[in-house]
Amino acid sequence: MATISDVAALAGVSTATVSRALNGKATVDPDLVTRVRKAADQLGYQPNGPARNLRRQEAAVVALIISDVENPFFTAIARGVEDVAHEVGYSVVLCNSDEDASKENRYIDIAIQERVAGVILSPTGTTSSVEKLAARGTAFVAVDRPLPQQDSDVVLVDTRLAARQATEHLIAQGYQRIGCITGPAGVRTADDRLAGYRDALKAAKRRSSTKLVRRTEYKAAGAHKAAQDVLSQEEPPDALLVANSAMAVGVLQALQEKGVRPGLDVGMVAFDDAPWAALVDPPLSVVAQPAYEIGTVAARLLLARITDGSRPPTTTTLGARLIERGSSHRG
Amino acid sequence: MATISDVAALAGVSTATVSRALNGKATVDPDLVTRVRKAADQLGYQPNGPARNLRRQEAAVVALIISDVENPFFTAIARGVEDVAHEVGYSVVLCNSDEDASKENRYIDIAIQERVAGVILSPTGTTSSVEKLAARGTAFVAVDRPLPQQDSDVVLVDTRLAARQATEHLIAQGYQRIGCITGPAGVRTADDRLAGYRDALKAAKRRSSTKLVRRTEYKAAGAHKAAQDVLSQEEPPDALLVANSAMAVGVLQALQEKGVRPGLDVGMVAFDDAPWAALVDPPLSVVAQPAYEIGTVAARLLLARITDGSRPPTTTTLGARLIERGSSHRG
DNA sequence: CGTCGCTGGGTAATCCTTTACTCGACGGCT
DNA sequence: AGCCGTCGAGTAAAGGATTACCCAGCGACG
Repeated sequence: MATISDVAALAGVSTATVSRALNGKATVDPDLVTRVRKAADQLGYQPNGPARNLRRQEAAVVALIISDVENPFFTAIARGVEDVAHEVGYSVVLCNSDEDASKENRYIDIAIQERVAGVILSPTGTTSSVEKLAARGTAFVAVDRPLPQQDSDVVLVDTRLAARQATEHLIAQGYQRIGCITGPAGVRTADDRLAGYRDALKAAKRRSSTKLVRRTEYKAAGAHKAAQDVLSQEEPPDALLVANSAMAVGVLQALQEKGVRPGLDVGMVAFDDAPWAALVDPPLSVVAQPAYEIGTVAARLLLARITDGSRPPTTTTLGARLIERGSSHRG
Repeated sequence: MATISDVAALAGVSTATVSRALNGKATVDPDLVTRVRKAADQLGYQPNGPARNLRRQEAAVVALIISDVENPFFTAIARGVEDVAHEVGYSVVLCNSDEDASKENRYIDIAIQERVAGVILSPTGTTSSVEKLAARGTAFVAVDRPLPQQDSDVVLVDTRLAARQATEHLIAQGYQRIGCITGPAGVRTADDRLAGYRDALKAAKRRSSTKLVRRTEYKAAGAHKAAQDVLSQEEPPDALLVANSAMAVGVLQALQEKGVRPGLDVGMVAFDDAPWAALVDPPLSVVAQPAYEIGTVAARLLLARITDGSRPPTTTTLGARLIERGSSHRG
């Protein structure tokens, strides 16, 4: 594979000049630049990334560590990050932590080893792995969930408020026994959604019962079981707040199997405005989170931090929007 | 940041020994290994990836270049690739080409520059960028779509046959004017699905009319317009074959807006068994593609090619499965 | 007892770029 | 005319890990 010295030899200049020419430094004679360009093309020269990164002590790459590639919420974030990063010449690599602290940890190690310029991640909760980034001085920003103690840039959604509003909406629609199916304890967004749900019940002077709450993995299968379980009790809920769209799939499936009609028999609001939400019957009421915007904001914060590591940490909280559709309207 | 010589100094050995110890070479005294390990821990030593890759001339990374992170079909592939790659210590980085040849090209350049061990990609069609990989001797395998001339490992789905079977199913159900909404011309899967559709019509001695066919981006928006358009003709189709799940969303939306009931008024089969397919009313008949398996097979082929670059190229064709649900049954 | 072979570990070359430093040449100013 | 400043380009060091090569020491065997 051609190296910079091959190019230098062919163009009849020194490697330093080749480097300067190809990197667009101003101090090179235009004639030489074209000569170097031509030589590089002719040889099919591709700079050696590792060598460059070794010398530069940093790669023009940002790592995005998300907890589930199959979750549209996170892929929308990814798109936001990409769009911003590409504008300024950074590449984005996606890593899938699967909500697993050890995988997250592994990816963080890799990010450090490869000397990426920055990391954006949705932390699984264990603070330890993130501390490494802080210790190395690698720029990072957390999305979707705050970090326990680390003070760094964070981009959040006011999910507690959104959950509260969604629950209040269900109350206003006349549902009496409202249940909640949310993610695992310890996952901040899951906790917050539950808290918002309870806020609403309390404000409405309703007693909240643990019998109406189920916690499970943020996946369809878990939610399916949870819904079956919560609905087959003595006094089942007549409405459900569901914490993400994958779970909504499981819940709707369970309702279908039980022959219970969403909206009429059981009201429902789910988080995340999946593309299919309006297509089910009745259309699903949802809490739409600004996922793409989370990505763009996070990327901009990261870039700012890369250029100035001493910026004071900021917390950005974006709002979510309740979209009322048929599944939360009686009759 | 601690380097290997810091570790060597602290452990009282040479850098060579540290390297050997940390990389698990057999020729190191166990005592020294533990001493080195302890020193490395104490310093929080993380090997410098670029330096290592520079020396090794290769990074233990495989790049996965897909055309749409937001398409569940591709994310399922990603998961398959990851699961296999991780088993043998490779990391996977995801790149989003957006069905755009120039982005694909850019990511391929990056992959070459960073000296990744191999590349898995769903080619956008232009062969040129892939030739670079071949020229460099970087291992790669194509998924979902074959490469025009390059002979390399390929993992495909027999999508033409699947489209034919889906269409035959619609014919058998008594639909008379069957239409097809597929992806852009030139995208192999889109062409194949159309070809399979025509195969079925021809076998049934039906005349196929271009009036019933629409081609557009593989996205909801395009399909939405296409469906509106095809349905508002003089003689609209009474059934549709739709080429992927994002498009299905757009089509269902259009049907809804027109007040046309899927199944009863217009039969429908779509590619990709999205999690929500069974939840719409009526449940959507689909062609389920073995996406996860595509990923695992591709990853295994890639690993084989990384270890032995001279293997003869193979083509693996996986079958798809028609899942009949309500949307393709009259009455 | 001497020598050979083997093993474990150190020395130093190597991977390829970037860039600080240096040097020569040229133009302008006194 | 001589000197200085500037600009462009070359030389060589640095970045950190891996590994080919070499050497010391020890056991075994003749």
